[in-house]
Amino acid sequence: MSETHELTDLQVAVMQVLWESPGATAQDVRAALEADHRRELAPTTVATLLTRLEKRGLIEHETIGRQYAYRARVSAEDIRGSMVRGLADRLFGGDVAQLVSHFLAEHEVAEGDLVKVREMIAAKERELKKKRKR
Amino acid sequence: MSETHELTDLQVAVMQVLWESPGATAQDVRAALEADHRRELAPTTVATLLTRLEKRGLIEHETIGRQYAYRARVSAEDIRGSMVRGLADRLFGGDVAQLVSHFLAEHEVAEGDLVKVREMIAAKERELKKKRKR
DNA sequence: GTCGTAGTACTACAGTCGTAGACAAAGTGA
DNA sequence: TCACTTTGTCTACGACTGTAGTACTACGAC
Repeated sequence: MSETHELTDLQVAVMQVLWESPGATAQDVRAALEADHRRELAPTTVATLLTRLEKRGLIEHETIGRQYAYRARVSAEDIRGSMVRGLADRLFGGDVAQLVSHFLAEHEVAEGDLVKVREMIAAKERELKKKRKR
Repeated sequence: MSETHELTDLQVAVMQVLWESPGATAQDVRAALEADHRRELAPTTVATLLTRLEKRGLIEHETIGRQYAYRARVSAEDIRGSMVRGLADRLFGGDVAQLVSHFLAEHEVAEGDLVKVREMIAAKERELKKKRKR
């Protein structure tokens, strides 16, 4: 399942809108993009984007009156998954740990984030241990 | 420094060759690509790629005899940094913790990876603490 | 029932990418 | 010296992206 989806900036932004508000119309998407990204696009531009995403099978629409209500056909997790994996492949030969490490090394990471991350790891380790015992 | 560099798959592959062997010629790059990625490109194709990367200021060349010896002008760290950051921004609004969490959730993570990541975090925390004391 | 308006489809255009052929320059061997 | 080979430059082309204008259509207000 889930071939590799590579999306551009703008495409992800559009998908994000649809994940947050399924059934959004072109208008809604346009408004959301403007609000979230200060990106003012002509209505026709947004329509084009949606049409193209639909052609690729990433979203679908349902006709409501004379408007189209769009919704994502692919989950955020799927997209994120394949994009993170893609980047890891390209940059680190598929080693996601290295990607994370890189990220930690490069950025000024807040302490709070570190704590959160550490907790997640602890949880995951417990989970793994449990699985192994079984 | 370091505006955002977004490179495609193939472009990264080319850069990778140059990071590993600075001073590589178009031929060398071509051979390396074929070896590493089983990607057989016409010599002219590789030349085009190199020229375009040079035009973008990512690499430079020096004429040796009648060949060009290319080398990267931007470090692997720089490129990786800006690409990882770009992806994190796009997908997770720049939230590190979420990126890591995603990574933990999506992939069957080997225990070794967890340990590695945990160590990195510990190191990072020590570093932060030290910085704060100063 | 006609007309304006909202909303979609079609068309377009410049930019970039992967791909590569055709052509030019410049050594190399005979 | 001259043909041959190597290597780079120019040009091209189809695909996809961001961007948007124009054309068509179907409701809603009179």
